[in-house]
Amino acid sequence: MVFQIDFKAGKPVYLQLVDQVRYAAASGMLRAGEPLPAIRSLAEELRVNRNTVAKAYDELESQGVIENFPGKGCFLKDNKTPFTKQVRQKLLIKEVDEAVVTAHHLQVDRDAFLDLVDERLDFFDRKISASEKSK
Amino acid sequence: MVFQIDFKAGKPVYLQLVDQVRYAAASGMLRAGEPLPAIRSLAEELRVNRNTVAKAYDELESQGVIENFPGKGCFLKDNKTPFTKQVRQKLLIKEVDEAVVTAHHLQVDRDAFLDLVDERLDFFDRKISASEKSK
DNA sequence: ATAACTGTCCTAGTGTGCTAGGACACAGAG
DNA sequence: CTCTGTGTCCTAGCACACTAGGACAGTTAT
Repeated sequence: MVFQIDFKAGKPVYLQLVDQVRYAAASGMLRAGEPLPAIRSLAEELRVNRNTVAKAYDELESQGVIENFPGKGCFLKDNKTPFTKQVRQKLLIKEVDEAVVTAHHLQVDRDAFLDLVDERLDFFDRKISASEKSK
Repeated sequence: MVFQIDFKAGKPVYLQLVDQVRYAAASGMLRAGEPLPAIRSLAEELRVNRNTVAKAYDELESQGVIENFPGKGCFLKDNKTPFTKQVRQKLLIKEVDEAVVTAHHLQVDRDAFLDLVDERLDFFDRKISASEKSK
């Protein structure tokens, strides 16, 4: 489990962590039930205050991605979505629309966009398969 | 041209404006060469300081979406992308990946995700067609 | 019981992003 | 030229997000 923080990125450190954990979970590097690095050790490794990591983990818990147990540790949740199908659709539409609007401004046509989406889905599928193999 | 600001949203006002202009441009409500509302009049309409609107327009110009002329006004650009194909791909991948990762955490499978993308592309296409007709 | 872990709460400093008002510079109509 | 419109620069205040250190509470093994 190796995370990389860019202190010159402008983006808050704790949000960089949130993205990377989400990414790791979606690409199979982290599996359901597995423990995340302890807050203090990860903070020391990244040269960051404990509370910065704690804030990231807190945000991830409120997103339903992980579960935190005082005294035990933080673990990736298996059942990741406490939302109804309708709410999930709405959340996804927001992000999909952003990508669609950006594609329009970048003058990427419909077919090229769909190809890219396919490619990225394949990319994540392959990553998951690779992780399964090395189990 | 009607914009809606949510002051309780937490998201900065000027970024809400940026999103809405991008959305309006991508859905055909704004066409290339058309003028945007004047900074002062839009600011008054939205009950916001002029500089807040100015900051939004400034951001949109640096994104290559509009062009601002001191003394004349702000206009939607026609040739919207000063980026190479490679850079455009990279920018798009970032947004597509975010949507893909979110879909994974929301337990939306590949087919449902592709259906949603198709649906949203259709949605924008229909909006553009409707705008063309009312020309 | 003690020690060494775990995550959490409280408080505070510090920077900076956001918003705001005044003054300036350019364009066009009268 | 003048007047009114346009966008822009400068400065400042103000809030809040981000980060940070100390103290606390739960867990587990020795």
